[in-house]
Amino acid sequence: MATGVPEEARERAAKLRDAIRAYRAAYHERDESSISPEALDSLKHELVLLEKQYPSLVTADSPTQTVAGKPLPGLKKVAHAVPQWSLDDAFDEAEIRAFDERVRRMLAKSLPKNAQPTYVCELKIDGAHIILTYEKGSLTVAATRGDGVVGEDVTHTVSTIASIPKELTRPVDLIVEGEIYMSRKGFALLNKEQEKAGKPLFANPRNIVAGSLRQLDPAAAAARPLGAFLYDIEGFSEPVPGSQFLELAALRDLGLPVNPHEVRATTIEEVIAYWKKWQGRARDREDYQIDGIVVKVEDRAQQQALGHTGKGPRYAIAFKFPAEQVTTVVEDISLQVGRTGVLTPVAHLRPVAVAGTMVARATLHNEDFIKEKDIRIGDTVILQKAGDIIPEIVQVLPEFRNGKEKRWAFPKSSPLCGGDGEIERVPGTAAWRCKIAGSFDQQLRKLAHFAGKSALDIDGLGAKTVKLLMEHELVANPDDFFDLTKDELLGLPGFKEKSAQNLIDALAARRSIPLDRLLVGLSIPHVGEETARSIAMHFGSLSALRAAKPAEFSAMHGIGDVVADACTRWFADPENRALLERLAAHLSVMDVKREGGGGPLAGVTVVITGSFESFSREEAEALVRKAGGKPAGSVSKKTGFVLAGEKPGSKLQAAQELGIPVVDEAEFLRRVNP
DNA sequence: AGGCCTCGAGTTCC
DNA sequence: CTCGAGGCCT
Repeated sequence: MATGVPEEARERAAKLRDAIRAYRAAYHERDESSISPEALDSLKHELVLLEKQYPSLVTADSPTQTVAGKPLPGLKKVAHAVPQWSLDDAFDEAEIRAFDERVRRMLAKSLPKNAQPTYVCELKIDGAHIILTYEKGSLTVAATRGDGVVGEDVTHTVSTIASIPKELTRPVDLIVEGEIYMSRKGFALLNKEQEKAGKPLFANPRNIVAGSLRQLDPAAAAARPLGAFLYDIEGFSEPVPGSQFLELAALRDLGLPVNPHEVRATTIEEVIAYWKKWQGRARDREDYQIDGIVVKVEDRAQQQALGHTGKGPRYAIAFKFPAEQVTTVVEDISLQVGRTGVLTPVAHLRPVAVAGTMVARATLHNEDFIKEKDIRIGDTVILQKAGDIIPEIVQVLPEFRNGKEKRWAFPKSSPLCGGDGEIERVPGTAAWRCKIAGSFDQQLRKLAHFAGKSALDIDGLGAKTVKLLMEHELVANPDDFFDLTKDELLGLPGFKEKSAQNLIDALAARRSIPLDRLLVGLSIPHVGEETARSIAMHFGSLSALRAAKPAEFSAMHGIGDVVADACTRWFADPENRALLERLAAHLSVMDVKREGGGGPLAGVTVVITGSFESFSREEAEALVRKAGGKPAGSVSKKTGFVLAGEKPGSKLQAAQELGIPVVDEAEFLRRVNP
């Protein structure tokens, strides 16, 4: 038994080994998987790091030491002429630099005269691995990787793939390795058909590819839109080219499909630049999925000098793109209070990189969410970013539990609520909130909202600064911001001449404010940007609003009993009336014109997704409004058109499904300014 | 009453 | 961005 290894690490490594093995078996042997390949990668990565920290934990049968997969029954077995390796993975810049250093160190030792490596970077296509054998120029066998020694014969299905030639341009013997993929268009089409037929949707193209190849009926596979890229010669009746670059050229020359995007890199910085480039826009333009790049030492003599480990070559590595799904551990659960006093549970996570940023917290929404997913403190969970921004816990992996996990129950009271911390359920909802309003934390949220983007939008006045101001008792209510003096600010830690002046200037710049923005800032329940705008337009001025009778709210279009009641109560409260009076003394509230009508986009609803060259998303919304149109948050049958920029989100897909016209930046500007 | 559609609220990181 | 709930239309 290993010594000096904490019991916890040993136990965790064992759990990781078991789980990875089970997921791999499900995926490779039964074409099914309960977790995504990315989440599985994340578990593997954790095990690699653990084994690196405690080398004595490494076992011969660890998934880090073996190649995934075992041949299936039902298909003919093929013994590979050349054993199939699998590549090591790098997940970030530090790991790829470590690879480069290792290569340079080993080359300096073994090939001192030829020690400077150049690299060939290729795209790593997300599909199914394939090995093709040609004899005298004719395709004779196509095999899956299997366990690396024995694969399955899938010649009958691979022969139906149009881009794979049955005959090469020359009658040579060749064993070549590559990847079969399903085009993204083909995948979307296939899922559309599944949907029409009322069948469950496929999660990702990769699973279908593996399944299609293993179909016993070639016709079923032929119906699937599959493509292929080949990249590695394993056996050749002619001299094998002396470098990876020339090898790709030779494959093209033989009439095989080769991905066109390889480049040569002389430094690791160029490799990283290529990796970054393909993570961005370039990736979305190709009709196949790319999950990283493959980096190979170019020169064959250098490759041979570097050799292989038991698992794979030392001269090549897969440099994966930042995962959009990863696994991590819930270390704690705490509560947060919002500006309305609603209490939200938040998971504190072991920090982990998702889609390029480190994430340490994720919302758990409410009590029911935690119960439904059965999330416990100490649980291993799958995490992803919804819409590429907000982290969410997708799934708990209960097989990682060791009995020390703690169930979490909603507390009976919370110090965040101030006073005796009493809390209550909001009737008819899943939310809990503070019984008494106005605790320090709630007021902090309210004030931050007042200063925030959708309300007064005061530059440099975020939650952190608001907290500081409250702690020093300079600010308790929204109007107090406007009484701040430069001297007061200079007395605070972190404030210098320049920053103090900036805040004073930013406040001055917002003393003149449109009525609707002020309304948003007041935190009236159910009154957000849209409702504030229609209230502002209906009443026209602050004085008209302060004189409003209760019936006037409920008579407005778009305002029902609940919202009207909330407004009436707010404006009847003497404290709120006093606040309005003080604000009115500090601010010049701009009246808002009633509906103008007209404009080139009159009556058109526009949904915006992605980013643009010549304007921001907010500016686009303003342009729509100026043209008489209405910017909306989600696509529906009533949407006039969708304005899509670079990196569009799920709204673009929604538009395509509903047959809503999609418009680009140039066309949008033409429509706004005809 | 049921089924959209739209809006509000909370959300993370740099 | 997503979820849930309010409001309106049928």
